[in-house]
Amino acid sequence: MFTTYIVLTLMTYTKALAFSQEQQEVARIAKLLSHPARIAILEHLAETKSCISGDISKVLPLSRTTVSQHLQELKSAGLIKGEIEGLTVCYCIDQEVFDEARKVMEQLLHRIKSVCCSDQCDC
Amino acid sequence: MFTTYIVLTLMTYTKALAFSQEQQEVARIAKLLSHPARIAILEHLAETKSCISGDISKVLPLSRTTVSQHLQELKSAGLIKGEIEGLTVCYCIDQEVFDEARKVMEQLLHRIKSVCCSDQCDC
DNA sequence: TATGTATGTCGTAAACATACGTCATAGTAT
DNA sequence: ATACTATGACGTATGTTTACGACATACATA
Repeated sequence: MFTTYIVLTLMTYTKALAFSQEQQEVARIAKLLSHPARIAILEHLAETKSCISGDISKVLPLSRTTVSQHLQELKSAGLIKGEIEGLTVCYCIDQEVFDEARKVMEQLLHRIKSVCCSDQCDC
Repeated sequence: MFTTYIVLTLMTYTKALAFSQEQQEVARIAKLLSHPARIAILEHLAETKSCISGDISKVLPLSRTTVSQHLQELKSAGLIKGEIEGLTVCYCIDQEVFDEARKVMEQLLHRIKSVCCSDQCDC
């Protein structure tokens, strides 16, 4: 009875666990890229070709707090690294992790190829 | 005063508009792929190599209502097409739209390449 | 030591996403 | 016509994300 209640409570928003590891992995990566701010942060880190030791929020239309939050998401996912350098924090892309994420993403994108409705309907 | 209130109200969750068109486009595509159910749906549509005329929820660990909702998201984004075929609806991938989305996604993924911290820090 | 500057942390409000039950609709078949 | 079946539409509860202000912390420098 108690167990059933817990299961039912957890069911909302946790059905993701019922899908394959790979599907979850792709979804996780896609989620990281699903906000323009995080795209902008990654692009900025790539463009500067060096660590960002300064306030990235100055080049983004967001408050420092919000940017920090997005950075934290990217960092906890491993996509970027951040090292404290005196007064500032040096953020940069973890190319190894990012390349692996790209590989997973591209594999999926190329798997989605279908010959549709060859005989059943008109779409 | 009234205008200011509206602007302030709209500011939450609409900062996305302040980013570039391309950043928004990538984020939009990524968001579609950010849930395992939608990945699973796309993979299933690709695997069957034909229209799905039946209840996709039967091969997914989700209720019919929820699956229908995910299908609607993919459809309104144009990634899949759905034609009513009598009693059932024939869903299939719009390969042209999907290929374009893949292109946009891959372009971004390959743009994120940085030589990090060559001289500034140790990450 | 005090002061300034840069960053992280916490709390919170509002918007959005997920999941599902229930009802309505529309075609199929008896 | 009536019952059956498959789907869409609507409403709703719960969880998550986004955005930011306010406070705490930590280092550099005067």
